[in-house]
Amino acid sequence: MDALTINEAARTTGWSPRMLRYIERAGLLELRRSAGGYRLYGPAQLQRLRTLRELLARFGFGLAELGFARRLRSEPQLRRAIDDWFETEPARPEFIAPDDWLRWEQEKHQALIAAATYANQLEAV
Amino acid sequence: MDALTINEAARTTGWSPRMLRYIERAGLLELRRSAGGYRLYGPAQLQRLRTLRELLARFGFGLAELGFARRLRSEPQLRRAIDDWFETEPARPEFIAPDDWLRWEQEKHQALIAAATYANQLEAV
DNA sequence: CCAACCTTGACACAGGCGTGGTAAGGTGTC
DNA sequence: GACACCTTACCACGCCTGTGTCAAGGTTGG
Repeated sequence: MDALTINEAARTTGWSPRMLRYIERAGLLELRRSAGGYRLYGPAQLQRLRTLRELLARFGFGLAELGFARRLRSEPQLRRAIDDWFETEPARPEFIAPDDWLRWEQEKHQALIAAATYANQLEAV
Repeated sequence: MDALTINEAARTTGWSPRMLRYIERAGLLELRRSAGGYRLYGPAQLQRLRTLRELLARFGFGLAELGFARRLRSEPQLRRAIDDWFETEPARPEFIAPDDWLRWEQEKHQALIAAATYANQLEAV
């Protein structure tokens, strides 16, 4: 067997077995399973778990926030809506002055590009 | 008086007075105060509150997430660290058994389709 | 000056997050 | 076939979020 089971992984990453299951359930790590259903941790997963640990500790946020960050990367609409909100101007379609209209179009285009880039990223795997 | 007090603002934005105080405390809205300390809501604030309402309803997240999005915008280190983490995300198990490999390819393909669908949606706006 | 409105602070409570534990049952290996 | 290890499914508990309500006291405007 070339991979670790959950307790071994726990020992080498510093997470508890309980948390390893939790992290998987939160959708932040995909794992191989043995024929009988055992979780199998390979080097890449272990590294990712260690990095995750450092990330959360260093910046003081949680798994939920990381999940939201992932949404931001994968949902251009969401990202744009939030960006708009933070920019004090209410760049909403109905109220756009002629000058701003161009900016609006540009942004829409960037969202398109973002989606395409995402597709490329996946393709490059 | 050129601005609304909290109950008036509540009526025109759909938030409860309680939540208006909460939103301010969460650091998501800055307000002028009267000499005696009353919160004063101007047109910009009211607009911002309405947009906020729509934002949360449409995408189904909370004020905490919005606060985190702000952190992402204002802390480049944080953003970079998270981007790095996600970019190593071909976190699919690298010891893929031949059978699973197909499954993985299928899933990847579905992700691609999802991204493309997104782009079309945007284009249709 | 007075009624209506505002302020902060506190108690309350449901639901989610991050953790731990335990129980009942299946898996892996020697 | 034993025995250690794994699985899922629950109970628990403290903390944070989002929301309401109430109390004690200050502000506003007619």
